[in-house]
Amino acid sequence: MSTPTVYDVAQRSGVSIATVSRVYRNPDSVRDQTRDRVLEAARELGYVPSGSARGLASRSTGVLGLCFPDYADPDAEADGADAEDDDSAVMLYSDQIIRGMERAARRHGYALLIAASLDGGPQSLVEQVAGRVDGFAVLARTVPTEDLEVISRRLPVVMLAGPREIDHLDHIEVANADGERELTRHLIEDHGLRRLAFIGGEEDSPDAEARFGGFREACRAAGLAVPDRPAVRVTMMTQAEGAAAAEALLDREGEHPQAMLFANDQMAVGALHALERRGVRVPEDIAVAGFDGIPLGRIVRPALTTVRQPMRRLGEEAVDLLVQRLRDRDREPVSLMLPVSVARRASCGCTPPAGA
Amino acid sequence: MSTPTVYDVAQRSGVSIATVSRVYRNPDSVRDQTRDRVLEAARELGYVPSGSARGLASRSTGVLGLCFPDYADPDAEADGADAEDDDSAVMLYSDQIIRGMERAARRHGYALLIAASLDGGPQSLVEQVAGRVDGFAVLARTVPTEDLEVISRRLPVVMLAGPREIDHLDHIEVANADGERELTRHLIEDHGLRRLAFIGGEEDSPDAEARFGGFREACRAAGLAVPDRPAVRVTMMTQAEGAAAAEALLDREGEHPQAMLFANDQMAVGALHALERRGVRVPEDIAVAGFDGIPLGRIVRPALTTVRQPMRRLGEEAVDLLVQRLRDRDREPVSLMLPVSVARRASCGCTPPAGA
DNA sequence: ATGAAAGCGCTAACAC
DNA sequence: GTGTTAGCGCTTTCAT
Repeated sequence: MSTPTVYDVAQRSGVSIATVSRVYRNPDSVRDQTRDRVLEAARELGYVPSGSARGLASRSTGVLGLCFPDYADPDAEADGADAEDDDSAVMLYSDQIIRGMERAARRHGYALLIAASLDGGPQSLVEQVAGRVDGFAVLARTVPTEDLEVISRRLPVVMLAGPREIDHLDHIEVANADGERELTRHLIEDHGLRRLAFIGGEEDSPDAEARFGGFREACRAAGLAVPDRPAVRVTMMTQAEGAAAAEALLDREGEHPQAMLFANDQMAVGALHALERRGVRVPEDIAVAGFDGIPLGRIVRPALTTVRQPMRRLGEEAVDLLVQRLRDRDREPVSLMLPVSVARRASCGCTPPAGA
Repeated sequence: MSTPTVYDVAQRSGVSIATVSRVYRNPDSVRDQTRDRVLEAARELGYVPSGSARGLASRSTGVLGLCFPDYADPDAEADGADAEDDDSAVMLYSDQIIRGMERAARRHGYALLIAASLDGGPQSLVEQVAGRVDGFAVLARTVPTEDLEVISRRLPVVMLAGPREIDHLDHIEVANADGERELTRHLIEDHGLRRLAFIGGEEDSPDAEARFGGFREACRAAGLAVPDRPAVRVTMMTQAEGAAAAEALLDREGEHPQAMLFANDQMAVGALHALERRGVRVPEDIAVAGFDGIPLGRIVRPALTTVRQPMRRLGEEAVDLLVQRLRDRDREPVSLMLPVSVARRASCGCTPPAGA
């Protein structure tokens, strides 16, 4: 009584299993009458082709994968709850990348398998995904480089949004330095600010470092002092840490900075809250800027000036790269850099554009 | 030179394939020394276990699935582009359900396979997903009922956010009628409005109908005239249709309604735009309300009063139901109804709560 | 147009 | 603790 197989369908419709298989894979190669008999039998039996068996026999799954870090920001969740809204406002990178990949994958006839990295050994993550897909994308720092090294020998892997850790892999990154440089330039030239503080992440966070690099370039170009390192470094880049960083800067001796540039939006949002609690007005007393362009940044007041990353497009490009490599395993590794754009909103002193 | 298998690893490390298998499935059942040898050989060879083969042999994939409709609202996209923001503000149900399911699935050790219904025959959708997962969730009206009937004989299926089309399946819905009733009551009692117009979808849209039902209940309870059918019916429930519906109501003879209640947020947002173009002030001249609680509703001005659905929780509950049924195939079918809540914002005349 | 047979790479008893 | 041996359900030549 268990799950029917090709054999059951074949027997019931009086054909061979090969014919049953053909009906599903290449319907036109079977006579109409035969096909109808098979389909009818399948229906009666409740037959559904086994993806595993297919995959095994055909050596391809029709599925692409995505591994991403578990970027859940606990603060963001709490915040959402406080503010009476559910988590609808909290959409992270990964969600947008998923959207982009899902769409693109579908266009190419693939389904998408997603898995966030669990703390319990990366082994499991990699196994879950790598073994069941024809190729997959990995968000930076999700899977240990050495594992990728091994896996990428067996199937196409494209690395997303980080430095190119393995040079024979396809790779897509966003213009972190360009974006932060332009944002900083805007603050300096258009708003006339000169005392800027950059709040960064750990030194081994390539994105945060690249952004800091852009910040420095802009300072240098403007003839300002070029700091060797961020005014503050945090580890998780969460809202809580952003708030703490803002307070720490406020408590430092000497003049306050005129602007705080955070390595990501989450921190900037946290800082906005902290500054409000301390009675510091934004942008009148101090300008605040983030990086990423998460939806939450548009909802907070003042709306957050930031650098928008084209995350969804990142997902789409990832799929395209994967599909192309699946077609030609020997082509040269590709490395793309996607452009970003500065979103000038209220937190830097720019008037927000007319309400939608 | 092709993809290494257990045999290759076994040979290279001088053990049997069974031991190789054990190393991956149950490491503790193998002596340390042996395990290290195997792992080393695997590493050298670039071995990755085949999910297909595993699935075939063990009759389970460790993957749960989600089928959802391709709800892309073309207007929403265009709108986003116009407004200079990328699509970050446009997060649909499905995205939130995906989030919820991914999280919950991961907690239970599953990965998530997602696929939006393609126009090209549902057959493909169903095959793609159904054959490769241990169970899956289906958003209402994504897969033909008859297909579900067949498939659900083979693996657990939970139906989401719609009526219970198949009564032996697990099923989760949201309290559409309750929510709309409460929203309507609020408009009538708290704002003193009496001429209300409900803009619905097609009659075969269960959600829209349930909401209309709640609207009617509230009218009845308040002693107002109870309409037989929505003031306007549209087909796709997009922004464009919402705008058109609003204009149509404005152009009708007789008194204008004091409030327009739309069957979903997309339409309400479209209406907001249309009303602004016509110089009709919201909420002074007319109140507007939606249903769903999409992020976009918080961004538009005035912010949209609506009924928030717990979409993410829907995803989580779906996974729980799936996991439970996987454990006990014979348990009674479960049907849950998740509560909703009214979000009182500016478009109905309520002052929005203090900015976050 | 259809059938027969040989795997695909792994897991799961069951022996040892 | 480790090896042997059957399959798991399907695709795919190669015949017919």
